[in-house]
Amino acid sequence: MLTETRSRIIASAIEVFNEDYSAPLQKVADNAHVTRRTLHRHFKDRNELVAVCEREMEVSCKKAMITAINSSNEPLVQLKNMLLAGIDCGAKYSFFHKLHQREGHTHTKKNKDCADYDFIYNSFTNIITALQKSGVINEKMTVQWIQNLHAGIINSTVNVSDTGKTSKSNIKNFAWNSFIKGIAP
Amino acid sequence: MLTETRSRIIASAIEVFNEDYSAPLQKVADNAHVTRRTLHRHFKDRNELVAVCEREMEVSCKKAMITAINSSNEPLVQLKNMLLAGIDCGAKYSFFHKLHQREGHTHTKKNKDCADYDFIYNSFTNIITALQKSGVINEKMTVQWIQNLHAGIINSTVNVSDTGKTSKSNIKNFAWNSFIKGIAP
DNA sequence: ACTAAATGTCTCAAATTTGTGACATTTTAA
DNA sequence: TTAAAATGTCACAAATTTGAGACATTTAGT
Repeated sequence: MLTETRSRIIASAIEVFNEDYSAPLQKVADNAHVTRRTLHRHFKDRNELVAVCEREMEVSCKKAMITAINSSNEPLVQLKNMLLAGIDCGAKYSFFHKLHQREGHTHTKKNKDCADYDFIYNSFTNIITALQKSGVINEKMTVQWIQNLHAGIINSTVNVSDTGKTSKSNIKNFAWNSFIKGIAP
Repeated sequence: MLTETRSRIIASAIEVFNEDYSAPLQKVADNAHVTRRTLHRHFKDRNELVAVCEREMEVSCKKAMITAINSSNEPLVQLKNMLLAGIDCGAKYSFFHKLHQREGHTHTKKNKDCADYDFIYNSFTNIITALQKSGVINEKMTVQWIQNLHAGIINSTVNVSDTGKTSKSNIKNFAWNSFIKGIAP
């Protein structure tokens, strides 16, 4: 079966489930411009689709974030690239973040996905701490708040993009500006 | 029937529907610590519950926002109070904002709710424009971005509050700091 | 143009969600 | 304490969603 259709369905499902986790599959199918029958040919059932979406998010967000972390030794550059990577991932990143924050989601180190998420989170924490020490970031703000702001700003860019009234590169500029100035001392 | 139960169900529904619009009513009932049977005694059907939630959001968010707007003639004070009011409304405000942004939601001036939302939005725009002219806010940023950032930061506070690791007043400080510095020139 | 792969259409049974009746239990207020 | 109000429990039909079979139509590659 066509990989293109498959990935279109996955992208559609991530978009839809991101803001309506229990949405009927018809909605996902419509959004992907396929019939529900085609959707079911690609994915055995709802659970499989959800699982594949989660995998896709894990893999691609993780990859983007780790690339960003490895892009430099400069914490400020790393932080900026993590934000831009999140924006590029779009709804995928919003969902990814939500998923690991959800209550009921038991974070275990045995779960490889959680371990990877923790690695990213810890890297983020180290970057923030380093920048706080060097006086680039407000020391009074908690890492928790900064991480939520980070995810919140990425989410805002997803919403602005949906309306399509502002260009992608403008959005990225605004986002980075608002973020870094928003956490400055 | 007890008003207390009724409003608990409404609050629960707003919370649940905010992040999962198609969630089964069982989930709402559980969240409100009542049986589904009780939920149905208070609300004829799903549509009625959703409608009541929307009304509740409209009324209470609108009230809070208009109070904030009228709290001062100083644009900066107005802006701050609008943010704090949004934070106090919590999930209610997130949902309220989403609702009026949704594609498919036809914004007509005939619909009183939309007219009121437009009034709030226009006031927000005027405040931003005034602050841009007086050099308090970055003139390059679009009102659309600033409005999304505003909603995004409010949403971040909802997520942080859920974890309960940071105090409410700290959250408000962080939020206002991040917001106003994030849009500074 | 032809063939195979992919998707669409229509249909239907199974599973889930929804809404309600009947009656038991708990809560509230006099 | 007692009667009424509110909620819980169980059971059940209606509505919706889900998943899959059978066959028609479209699309892609040769």
